[in-house]
Formats: sequence, C-alpha cells, structure tokens
Amino acid sequence: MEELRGILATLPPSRPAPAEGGGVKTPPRLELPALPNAEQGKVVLRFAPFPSGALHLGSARGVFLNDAYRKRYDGKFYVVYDDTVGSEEKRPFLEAYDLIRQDLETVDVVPDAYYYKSDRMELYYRRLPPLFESGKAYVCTCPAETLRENRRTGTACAERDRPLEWHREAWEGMLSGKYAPGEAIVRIKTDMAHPNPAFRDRVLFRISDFEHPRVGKRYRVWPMLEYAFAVDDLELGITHVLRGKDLMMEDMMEQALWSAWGRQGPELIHWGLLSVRDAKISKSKSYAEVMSGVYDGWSDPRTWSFTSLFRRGIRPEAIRSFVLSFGMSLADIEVPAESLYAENRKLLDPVTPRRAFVADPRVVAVEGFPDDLASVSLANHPTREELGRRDVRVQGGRFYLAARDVDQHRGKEFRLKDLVNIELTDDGHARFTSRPNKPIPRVQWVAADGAVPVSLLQVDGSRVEGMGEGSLASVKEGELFQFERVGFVRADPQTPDGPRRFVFGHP
RNA sequence: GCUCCCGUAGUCUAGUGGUCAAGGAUAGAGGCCUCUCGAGCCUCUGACGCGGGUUCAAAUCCCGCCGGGAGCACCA
Repeated sequence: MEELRGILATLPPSRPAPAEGGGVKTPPRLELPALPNAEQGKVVLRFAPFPSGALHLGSARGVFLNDAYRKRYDGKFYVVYDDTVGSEEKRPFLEAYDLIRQDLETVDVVPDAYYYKSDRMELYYRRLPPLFESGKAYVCTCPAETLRENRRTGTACAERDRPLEWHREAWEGMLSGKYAPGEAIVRIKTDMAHPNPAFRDRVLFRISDFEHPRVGKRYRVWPMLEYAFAVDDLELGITHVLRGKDLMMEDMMEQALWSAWGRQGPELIHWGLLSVRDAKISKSKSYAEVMSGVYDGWSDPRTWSFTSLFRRGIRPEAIRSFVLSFGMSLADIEVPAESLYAENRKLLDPVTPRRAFVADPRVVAVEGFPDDLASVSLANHPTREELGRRDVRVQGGRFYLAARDVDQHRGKEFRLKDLVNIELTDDGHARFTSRPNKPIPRVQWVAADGAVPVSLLQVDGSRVEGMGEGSLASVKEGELFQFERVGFVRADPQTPDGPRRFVFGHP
C-alpha cells in the first residue's frame, strides 16, 4: 500500500463559480512545481492502493496529486491495486477493491485504467531468470532469524555464491512446492556491506500459503512490493512515480533492479508524510469496527473515509484544495482538520441555506406574545437574497430554546433572533417585552408549532438530539444546510417516522 | 545505533542571491452587521532553528551544530 500519507495551473473547473456580491472569496490559484522531464501528453502516473479498506483522508494526497498532474500534463493515470498476498497482519480484502473504486468516483477522480498485481504474476516471474543469470539475484534458504543477523553484521550467506544452476533449481523448487513458506526466498544481490543496513540483499520473492481474495491459491510464490513495482513501472510505461517519502528506500531497490535489467525507470518523486490532527486514521481499526458493526459502515465519520467525508457534506473540491495546498514539500506535516473545514466552508457558505436547530431543547411559553404575530419571514442567507426566504409560524408563542441558552439567560432580557425580545424569570417563566431589535443577546429558537425532532450525527459517532424548524420536515438526502450557530450539516436518508437525520460536517 | 529526509509566524505554505523592512491561507485578538456568542465583512498580532563562512548583497549557496521525521519485515 503506498497511498498512505498525500496544483495544477488552474483549479478544477468543477469549483463553483464565485457569485457576484455576497462577499464570496475567490480561491487563491495554486500551482504545483513542474515535474522533471515531463512532456505534455506523455506523462503516465499511477496510484497503488493496498485493498484493505476504503480510501480515506490519509490517501488523499496520493489521489489528488496524481490526478492534478495527470490533468496538468494531459497524461494518463492508472490505479494499480497493490494486492500481492500481504502478510498475517496485512491482508487484502475482496470488498476493498470496489470500495476504492467507488471512493475515487465519489471524489471525481476517474483513472484511465485499473490494474491488479494479482493478475500480473507471470510478468513478475518472467523477469527473474535474467537476474539469476547475471548474478544479481539468488535463492537463500537461511531462516529468517539468521538472515536478519547476517544483515546486521554484513555477513553474506553461504548460498549467495552457489552456482547458477543451483539457484535455478531452487527457484523451480519454490514454485513447485519443494519448499515450505519461510524455507526459501529470492534475494537481490546488492552489497552485504552497504552502508544502509536496510539495503543489504533485500528479499524479492517469498513463499506464502495464504489464500488470495482474487486468485485464491493459484500462486504460492509472491513478489515483494519493490520488485512488483519495478516490473510494473516498466511494463505500464510509467513516466513519473509520485509517492510518500516513506517509500524512499524502495527507490533504491527499483533503481537497482532497473539497472540489473539494463533499463531506465521513471522519475521518482516524493512528498512528506501528512497526518491530520483530530483524525486518528487507522485502516485496520476501521476495517475491524466496520465488520463488527461498531461503526456504521464505511460511511461512519470515525473512519475519515472519502465516503464519510462526503456524507458530512465535505465536497471533493475541498479535499482537493486541502491536500494540493501542501504541494510536493518533503517536510513532514501535521495539519488540523480545521484547515479542511475552512476550504469546505468557502464552498458551502455562499450556497447553503440557514435553518434553525436547537440542541437539548426546552419548551418556553412566552406570556403576552403578540396575537397578531402569526408568522415571520426569514432570509435563507444573511447576505445572499437569491437564496430566498421562508415563512415560519410562530403563533401562540411557544418555542424551543437550547437548555444552555435557557440557563445562561435566566433572569435576563434577550432577543429571540429575528423575532421579539423576551425576558426569562428566575423560575423559568418567559414573558414578552418588546418587538424592536436592540443590542441585547440574541438567542436561537425553534417555534414549537410544527417543529420536527432532529438527530444530528457527530464526528465521534455520537448523536445530538434536538428540535429543528418545521421546514426540515420534508428534507431529502444530500441537502446541505447551515444550522445557525451550530455548523454545516448534510441530510442523511430519511425514514417516514422518527427524527430527521443529519450529519454534522463542521462549524 | 546505522542510512536517508526535513527545518519560514500556533499550523500549512510562497519564496531558488538583490524587487523580502518576507506574500497567502488558517488559527488567535479587536471591530462591523435592523439581528448567526459558531457564518460573513474589516483591521491587527505573528516567522526565515542556532553558529560560522562565501558575497557588494543570503530565507535563498557552503560547513558545523541543534531539533523533527522515516526506514532498518520472508508488510504495504
């Protein structure tokens, strides 16, 4: 898996055109540095996710940087499922292939092709014999522990210099089942005294009996990531590899292999590691919680998956701007999720209608509420008239206020925002005082008449229950609102009865 | 420990020897708004890790130090 941890000449045209007036900010134009040796129309890029779960915010850098350069150079972009057999702790999962495909669709990234490493095993095998012949690879039957120790001390293993024929036969033996898992591996011959201990005769192939989710037990000898990439990057004509700098050592491996094959590989370019503060992202934890039902599927906000962000009303363009703003810097960074929200807010604020919602509601009956005040017309947006208005019935003077507001304003006069001024006595009774606006605290309210119960899913998976204004009764999935003084929300699918369901996006 | 990478405001980023008395974003502070204590608008605060060089001139080049990160798996 190499998608973990992730401006073109212009921003994508999908960004909503800034409307006139309304104080809409023009987003800054972002530019990515040019790629070395990149020719217009001839750039071929690839993104290689390990199919163990949905794509999430940690994958975003790989997705959007590749896509941005693909567009900038009018090139190709492939998804290569990095689905070799994995290990005990890291296994590919069948469902993940489709999840990843859907996630890419969700964020409007459409690859030119999909490839599966598990379909390309013969290609990997075919490239190996020449390495035996040129003495660049060998079969090693050391136990893992011996191998580690030798690597540490820079000691070559006894088999390293056996004759070519022995290695050929041993390789056949690996394929045919003569060796059990762990009993034989293929290693590259670099230099056992290489200053970087991590680079001393690394493993190219190993035996695994795991059943692969796509190809079952058809193969028992599997390549390591670096070898598979070294082959695919040549076979697929990749011109530039963009990946996180955690894979820098893999560069050395790929380059060693290309040079052994007498070929020139693509340019290798890295970005620093990205972590998002406030977002503890663990694909394996998410997988476990999704499977066990603790999480509400991959759209549970706690996964930080693309789908879950979408469900929260976070637009793909916001994620794109967010990750592209980091550029190709090699510095490791930790960014607060707040930055992502700020990007999304620029997109949503100008187009999102306001609605009233109060959490933890208390009923307040206002004594002396004016009889002639039957309804009030409220703007859907404080500055953008084109978003229209709505009428809210207030007859009878019964309101829901947030418990917090009730407590805070007990014994004081305050204004029901956009409506009238009232006073709350110490024992909780409310009475009308006056109508004109004046500089006193303003409190959010929901008219009890017609109010609908609302359940708001939070980022931590909990729910806040409250009451929303009557116009929310007919809400449909996907509608976006700003609950005033609460934040931006997106409507979940609704059920005929029960509360209206929303997902909290961000303030 | 070894190898590699990185170091501009709280955070992210622009900057590739002069136009940088360092630009933008975000966060923070203050203000505005016939009405969002959480949106919007305006203003303000705030940075080149340290020490040596090179140069007429350095955030930009060189060396050292300090600090941070990654790799050292028969995972990806």
